[in-house]
Amino acid sequence: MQYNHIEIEKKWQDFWNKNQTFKASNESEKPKYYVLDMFPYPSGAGLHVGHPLGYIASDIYARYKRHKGFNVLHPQGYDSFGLPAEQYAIQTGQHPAKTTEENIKTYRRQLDRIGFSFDWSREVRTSNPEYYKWTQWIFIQLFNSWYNKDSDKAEDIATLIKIFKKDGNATVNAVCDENIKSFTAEEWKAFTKAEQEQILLQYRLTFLSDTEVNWCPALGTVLANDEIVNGVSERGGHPVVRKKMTQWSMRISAYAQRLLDGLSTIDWPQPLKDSQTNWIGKSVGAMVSFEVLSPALSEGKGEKSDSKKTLGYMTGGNNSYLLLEKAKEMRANPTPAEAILWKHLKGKKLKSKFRQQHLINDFIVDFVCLSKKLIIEVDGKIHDYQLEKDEARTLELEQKSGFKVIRFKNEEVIGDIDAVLSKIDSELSNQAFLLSKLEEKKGDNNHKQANVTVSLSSGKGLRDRISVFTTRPDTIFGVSFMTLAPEHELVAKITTDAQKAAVEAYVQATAKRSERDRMADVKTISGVFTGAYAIHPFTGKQIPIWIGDYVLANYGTGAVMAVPCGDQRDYDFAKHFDIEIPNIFENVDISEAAHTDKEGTVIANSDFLSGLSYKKALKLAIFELEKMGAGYGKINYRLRDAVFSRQRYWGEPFPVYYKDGMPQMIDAKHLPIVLPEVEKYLPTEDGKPPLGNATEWAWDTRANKVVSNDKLKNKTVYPLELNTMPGWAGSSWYFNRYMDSNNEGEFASKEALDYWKDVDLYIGGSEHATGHLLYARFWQKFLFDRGIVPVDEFAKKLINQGMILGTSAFVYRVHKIRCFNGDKYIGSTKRLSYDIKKEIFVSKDFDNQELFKKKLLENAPNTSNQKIIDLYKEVTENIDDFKIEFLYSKLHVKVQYVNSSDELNIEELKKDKEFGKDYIDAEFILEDGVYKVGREVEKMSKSKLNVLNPDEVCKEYGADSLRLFEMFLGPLEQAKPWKTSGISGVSSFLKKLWKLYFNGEIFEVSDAAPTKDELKTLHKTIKKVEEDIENFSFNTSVSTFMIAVNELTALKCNKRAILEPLAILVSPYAPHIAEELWSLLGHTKSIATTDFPVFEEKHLVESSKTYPVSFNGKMRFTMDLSLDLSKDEIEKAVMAHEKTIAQLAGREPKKVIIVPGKIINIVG
RNA sequence: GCUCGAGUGGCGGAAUUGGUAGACGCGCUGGAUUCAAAAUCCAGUUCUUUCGGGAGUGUGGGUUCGAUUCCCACCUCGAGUACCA
Repeated sequence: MQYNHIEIEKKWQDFWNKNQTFKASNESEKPKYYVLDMFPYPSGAGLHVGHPLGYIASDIYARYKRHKGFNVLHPQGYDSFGLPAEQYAIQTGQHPAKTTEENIKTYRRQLDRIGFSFDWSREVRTSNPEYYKWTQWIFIQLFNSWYNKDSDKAEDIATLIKIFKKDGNATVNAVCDENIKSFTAEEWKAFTKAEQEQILLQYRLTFLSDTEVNWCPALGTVLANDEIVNGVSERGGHPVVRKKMTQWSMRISAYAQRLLDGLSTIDWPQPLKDSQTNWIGKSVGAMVSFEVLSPALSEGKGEKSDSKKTLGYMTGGNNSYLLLEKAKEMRANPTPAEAILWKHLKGKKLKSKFRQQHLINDFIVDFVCLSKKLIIEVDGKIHDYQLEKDEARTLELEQKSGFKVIRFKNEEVIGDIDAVLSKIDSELSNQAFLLSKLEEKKGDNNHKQANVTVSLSSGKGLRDRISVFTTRPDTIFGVSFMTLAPEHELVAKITTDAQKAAVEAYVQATAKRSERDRMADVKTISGVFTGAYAIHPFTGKQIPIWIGDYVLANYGTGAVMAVPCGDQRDYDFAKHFDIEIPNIFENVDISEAAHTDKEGTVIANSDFLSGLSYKKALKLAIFELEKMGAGYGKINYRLRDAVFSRQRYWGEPFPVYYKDGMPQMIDAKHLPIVLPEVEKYLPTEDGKPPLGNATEWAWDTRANKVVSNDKLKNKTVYPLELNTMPGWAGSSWYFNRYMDSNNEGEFASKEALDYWKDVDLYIGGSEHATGHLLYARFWQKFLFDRGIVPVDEFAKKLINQGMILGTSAFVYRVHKIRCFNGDKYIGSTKRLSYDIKKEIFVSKDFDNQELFKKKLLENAPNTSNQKIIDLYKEVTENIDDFKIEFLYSKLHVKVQYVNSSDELNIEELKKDKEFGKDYIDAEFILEDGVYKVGREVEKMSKSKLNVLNPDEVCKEYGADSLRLFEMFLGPLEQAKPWKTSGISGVSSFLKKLWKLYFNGEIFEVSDAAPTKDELKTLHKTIKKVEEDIENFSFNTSVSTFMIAVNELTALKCNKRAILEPLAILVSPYAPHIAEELWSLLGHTKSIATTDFPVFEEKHLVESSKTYPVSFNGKMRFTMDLSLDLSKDEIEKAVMAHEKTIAQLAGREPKKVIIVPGKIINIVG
């Protein structure tokens, strides 16, 4: 009987389906085993042969575990919400539910055809209301929870309210929004309901907030960081911009540390763990706070008191460096008149503080009262370099900077100091009045006025502070400047007048640059000095504050303390702008680059830190900072809270309505809130998400149901949330649902959750490393905290299957033929593809000059291409020795039309529905009678025409062949190219296997006792296959089967005692043929749960060994020796061997190494 | 740049704690069968060779009786990630 894969596979697929062979029970005596695949998004294109790779591996494992006596849960379903269906809906108007349904049908048909042992009775679809009901329910749980850092877990929000009522929020140690105002219990009780809600929202694990989001205008939605690749959307490649929107967010940052810690408890691939670790981005260091010297715009205006010594007196402009030196010099050498006036001004006799020889923008003024904006100039001494500018400078100072300038002559000061002082006094009070007027005006937000006074406002009690996060507080004495992100809120506040223009220009230029530009351009160093200075907390030194786009606004505090000697970016920046680079490392050369090593580095020039190692200095620096209140130790995470709103239609609706602008959860018992029908799937005209198109989308709090928007005027009807949930919502918990997927009353029953607990083996692609797999871990930990699930990691072991690559095929279209006479170019056809109707394709290796010519000569007379005919005439008639060069372009061609020898089936290609017409008139220049295509390994994709449908493979070779071949290609985790030609190997293996059980056309197995050799082959195979499956080394066990079948064929073995266990061994890999043989062997039940054959060592025991005999480690020959021999006996036998004597050629061996049962090595 | 992974015939790949490098399969070559083809079966297939042998797992060193395997340095390719302070 012939092996007929089509009949057999259909038969057994129907059998499994009818008998529910793989239905898992939630109650069993057997130990449980849960094997899961990352569920697919059902795309319209269906499966290609690359997709089932992981499914085949997990299916083999699941089937193996059933043979090994486990109760196996192996479910499958669909992640059926998603963008493609919605995009399709936008284009065609078809409801996404409809296209999704159709796509799922295709997927199911394709999956069934490969013979997977899925328990389809547990299928889930994230877009089913019965499923997303529970996604909504989890959202409510998150909303009703806060993260208590003291217990280090999520707790019910009620426990927080209890604390608020008792103690206010002072004692609460929670993960929450920044800048929360503190309140007492009394204050809490006095708050309105809305105020309380507002506060609670700052603590909830899912919360509304105005977030800077990645807005993709082309898709009309917000994207998560992991949905953006190189600054454009992952799907479609559309540009993405930053935008502020009110969004639901998930406080995943609360779990940063636990997500990190959990990684060490799970058996996941190291690269995947690494990328999660990287994504969470933990860094240990310190927050350091620097005082800013420049006065602040927003505070202290109009204050009378300027007595504090903490005045912002740094009012210099661009040339401050130069002028400051000059000013110092002039202060030290006053004219007599200046000296007299200073004596009267400095003691605050006029109740206002004056400064002498002070820098205002780019001018040095003699005396100034900053608080009253009064400048006093004493003429007479010639400021040679600025004399001619006096008029201009008065104008500048008065009009631009808002100062009043009064001048006295030397004689006035010396002659009548009292009159001078009285004049100054009256001007001071005038100024005070004017300034207070100005202050009132500024209430109208007059920006221009604000600018005028920006750097010149009076002092105030509190200075601005810049907080920075650093991982290297040990290098604090190496700080020589600070850099703020251009978007930093203090930038506008501290920038001096003179620097205003430059800073603003820079900030604007940065804002205009897209994220993409900024990322692509890492090398350009840019920045601007703000004119402001900060004070070093330890040395008190003034540190210039710069802005630069190498500092990111949304990381840390958006500011850095720059330590150029210890950080390469700071170093580059300092070099570029010629900023000081103090060296604070012992015996380290920093003339070429920063010294970034930590280990083994000793700190120097750093006061109390000098001489300490990195580790000690780090601790001491933090200790000292904490002592003086200038900083504290801190752990920072890169992980941001996850934005959870999408402006899309095809996703889970939120169970949320808005009452007085505050979000309200709908009671769980009214779930699911079903996605409403809309006419259009696009955003509304006023920019609301697609759900804004729904006419029935309001919540009636009395009837507890969704009602028409018309009823919104009713007091008890409120608008529903218009956003939907992101793609990862449904996939973050589906593995739990499979445990009890038909439960209508619960997320999953406690019994089911306690029985199945977690996924034992999870297989899927590595592209989910920082998306699905991080969010799912987050939700699992949350559900664990709230006592809903019994374990806090959902998957014990995870394997990333590698991609199957396609082997693209190319044809070479000639677009030009160039002719040479010797080396001399004599002409070419011009752009053939435009000139002629007939395209010309040359075979891949058709580069033989003689053949070229011959072909040209043969073909030219027949071609309709006039250019070729002309050229042909020219060269054949006039030139004896001509050379030809073909210029061609490479075109993808469907791999279906290429056979295993890379030969193109031109006839079939011409009949192709899609592309046939492009080739119908084409002329193919063959080599040796065939057209050979070029081949290249590329990612399997529709556009590269290298996609193979598993249906076609199943039809031609069978599902069992497909399964074996996918495994045989190479290690599961590795990327490997698909070459259909290779499948004949596994296909003929199956035929050989089949033949073992047959004598010609008749099924015939013998009950005779097996021979020693037969048993040896069987048990060798059992051992190897078992080891391989346990190690997920599926490719090698396919080889093992082949070896076994080859050996048994050679032994002409047809013994039941061998062939029965062999069928079981093969069954996880090739289940259809195994079932068929099993039933032919007389069994009436499925092979699926038959016990796996037991390996017996005794069948492998040998009496002799073929020893490899090596000389200096190189194997030269082998010899058979009994395993009973002692070392000495072996040595004697080896030394007596004629080849040994020949090898040694008379030399005496220095040493003979003998490892009994292994090797013999002769050294000498 | 950083992190991780990988380099073995014409190709996919195999090789246990360091112990016969190239299993198994594809492809190729020759042969058998056939009117012929497909299918099937048999033999060969790392390179080199004076047919004794010699060389050989990205390169160069090292450890060892013995290295594809362990260590060091470098080169190449792939994946992820990126001004992360």
